[in-house]
Amino acid sequence: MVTVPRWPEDSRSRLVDAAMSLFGEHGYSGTTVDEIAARAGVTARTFFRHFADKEEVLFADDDTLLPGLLASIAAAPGPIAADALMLHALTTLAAVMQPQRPALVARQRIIDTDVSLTGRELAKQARWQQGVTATLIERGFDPDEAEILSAIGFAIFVRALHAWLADDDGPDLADRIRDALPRARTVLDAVSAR
Amino acid sequence: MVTVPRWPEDSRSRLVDAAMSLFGEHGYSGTTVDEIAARAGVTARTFFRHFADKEEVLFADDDTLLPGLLASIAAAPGPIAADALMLHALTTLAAVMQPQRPALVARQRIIDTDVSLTGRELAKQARWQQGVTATLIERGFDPDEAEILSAIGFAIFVRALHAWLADDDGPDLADRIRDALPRARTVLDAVSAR
DNA sequence: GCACTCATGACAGTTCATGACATCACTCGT
DNA sequence: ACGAGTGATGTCATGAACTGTCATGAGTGC
Repeated sequence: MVTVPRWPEDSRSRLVDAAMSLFGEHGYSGTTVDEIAARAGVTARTFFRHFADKEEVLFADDDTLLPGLLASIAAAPGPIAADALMLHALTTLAAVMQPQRPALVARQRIIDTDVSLTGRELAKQARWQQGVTATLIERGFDPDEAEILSAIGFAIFVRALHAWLADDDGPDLADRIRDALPRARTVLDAVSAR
Repeated sequence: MVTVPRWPEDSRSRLVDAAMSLFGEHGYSGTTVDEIAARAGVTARTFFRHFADKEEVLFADDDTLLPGLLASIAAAPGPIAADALMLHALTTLAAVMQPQRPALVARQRIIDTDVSLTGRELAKQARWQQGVTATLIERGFDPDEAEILSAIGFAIFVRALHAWLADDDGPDLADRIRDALPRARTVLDAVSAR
């Protein structure tokens, strides 16, 4: 019956699954690419054809979310206040991430164990932030203001994201973001008032 | 004769100098640790005794600045508004960095060529931000507010830092930070006003 | 069918990183 | 003085992360 591996059979997703489970069992640095490839039934060379490096297997899926985020900013209707636009974009993103929570929790737990993974995550966030800034500018916002706004928006989003992933029971991600914005506004009012 | 390399002669700083010049000549990834060690007159094994990895040679000095930053926050006199405290701390840090501009420009140029270096820089910034947040909390600020404040402070600082490094002629770093704070406040007022 | 593409395997080679052990100059207590 | 540390370094060996190149074999289109 030789279950002839007739066709690629989606090596890529098998590699992701193998990597996630092995990272969970032996930790990120305790897992070799050879082991991941072996569990996925391919060779290490094939791993590097799908992912530029060992870290990328944890981040490759992220890039599928960015276009949607930018589109939700670009497509938001008519003239709109900056903070309303940001809230709209971030809660839309949150809605996409919500059902993936279990996978995201596992992923975050791995990332938090390794400094270089943390750096990679932050670099990716920085690229997202640049994309958001550019899209805001395209919508006519002042460049400097767009940069500051997206910086604050991401600071709030990341805070809410980490809290959401850490609390097993608690509000949805979108609700956390909705709650965080007025709270941040209160803080900023205090600063502005001097 | 035999100019006996009598003694260590500060291998570490020679390694840093060798690394910086080689990175400038052949780029970061185009330079091997063996080459750096050879130019510094030591072996690669010695390189790794001074620096945990190849990247660290670019970041090791950073850690000498953090204690001063935290001290300037902890030691600022009496009751003080959050934004004034942040301005005080960041301009103090800026004064320390100002004379090192040429070296920092070269370093930044190298970091910007490599994603993993960018990530490492951001991870280091994140650690600094956590330290600032903790120090603000120790001074009695509300934890959530401290986190948001340091996030905004770092966003402003990093913006100013990159602009300062990019403009060969222009205001000092401290002046840029002083100018940026009211500008950010204006933006935030606009958001808060909705 | 026949050429073509594309994912993969196979295999060698480079670089980074680290552990084990030896060496050599200098310091310090006696 | 002198012998036991101490610390920075070198040498050797090894593992793991990549990288280049060529071969193969299944599907695809004409």
